[in-house]
Amino acid sequence: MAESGSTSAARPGAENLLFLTDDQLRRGIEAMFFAYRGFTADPDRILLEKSYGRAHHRALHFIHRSPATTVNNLLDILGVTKQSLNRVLRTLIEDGLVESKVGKRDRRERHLFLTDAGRDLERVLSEAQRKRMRAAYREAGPEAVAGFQQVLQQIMDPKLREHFEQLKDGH
Amino acid sequence: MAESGSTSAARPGAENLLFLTDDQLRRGIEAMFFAYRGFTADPDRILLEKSYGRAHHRALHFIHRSPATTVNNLLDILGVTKQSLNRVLRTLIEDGLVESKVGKRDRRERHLFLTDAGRDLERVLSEAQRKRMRAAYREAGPEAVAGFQQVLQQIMDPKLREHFEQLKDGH
DNA sequence: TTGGAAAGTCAACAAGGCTGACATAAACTG
DNA sequence: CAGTTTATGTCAGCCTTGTTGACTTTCCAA
Repeated sequence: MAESGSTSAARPGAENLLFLTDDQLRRGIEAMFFAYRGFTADPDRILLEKSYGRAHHRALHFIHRSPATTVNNLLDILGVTKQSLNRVLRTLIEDGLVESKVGKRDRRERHLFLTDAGRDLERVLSEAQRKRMRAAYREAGPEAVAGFQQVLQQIMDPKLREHFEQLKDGH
Repeated sequence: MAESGSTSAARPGAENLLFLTDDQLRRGIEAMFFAYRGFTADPDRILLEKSYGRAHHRALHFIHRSPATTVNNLLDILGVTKQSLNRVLRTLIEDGLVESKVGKRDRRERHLFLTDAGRDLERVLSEAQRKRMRAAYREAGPEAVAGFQQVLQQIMDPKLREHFEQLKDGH
């Protein structure tokens, strides 16, 4: 009777709803704010040296994840305008980090790839970011990490959650 | 024997280190990226209507949390330059959302407060953000939420973690 | 009384968002 | 085949929010 068919482990019975107080929610909000700063801090430092920004990092990351992705697909994932993305892609292509190839089936499309140099930079950036995440995961332990992932997925917009799910398993 | 005195539940024995693979870390990184977009989406929409930005939201939030905070303290928490913060504070003061009072003990300091109008806007913004977090928490359940908080705390820079801890309990 | 901290201001600049308009090539459709 | 839609790129201009550097005012404390 108290069981309302929730998708996950949530049981909104009368027992234990203290984790839904405004105070708990505020802590979560502040934790997201402070943690995101840490999350981007290490790559940001490296990017600064190379005169790139966070936008370049995001492009490199998702091209690395989904080689041969199209510009439109990247626009969808990143949620910016094509003008914004184009500015970033242009510099990455000029600097020889990204390659753009005309589509075979549909020659209007451009498929994006990392060059060797692009892969090198992507590796440095993502390793810096992974290092912090690895330390955090190790400290918190596997069960905390599972909860971390669950909550983050629920915070996402449904449309972005789809992109996330697609990236989840291999590619 | 496998117990190495870690501060938390992590037991880096041979059993179960699969949560530390690069692939798991990548998923965490992408989850942070997508979730942060959702996290800011609702307040951003409201701010757009009022011609404010995220920087205004952050200032309102932390002045609300710590009434009578000084500009310097706020700079420390927000991690921006005083010129950047000053621009935001000036518009908030001009618009009658924030009040700045000269310090009594140290008259160089300015103590910041929300006006009634400031509190109103802060409430609208934070309630929009809490709504999404509440739904996410409810879906994920209390244990997931605990893990979520643990991992986020570990991702923070130590200095920011101190600020976070101070805000944790009342104020 | 003097040094330095706290705060504010001005100017200039950059990254990275945005809109709108327009161009081109390719693909699709009737 | 003509017309429309799609994918991409580009130009121009604007906004927010970050930055640095220089300078002033206030005023506490040694």
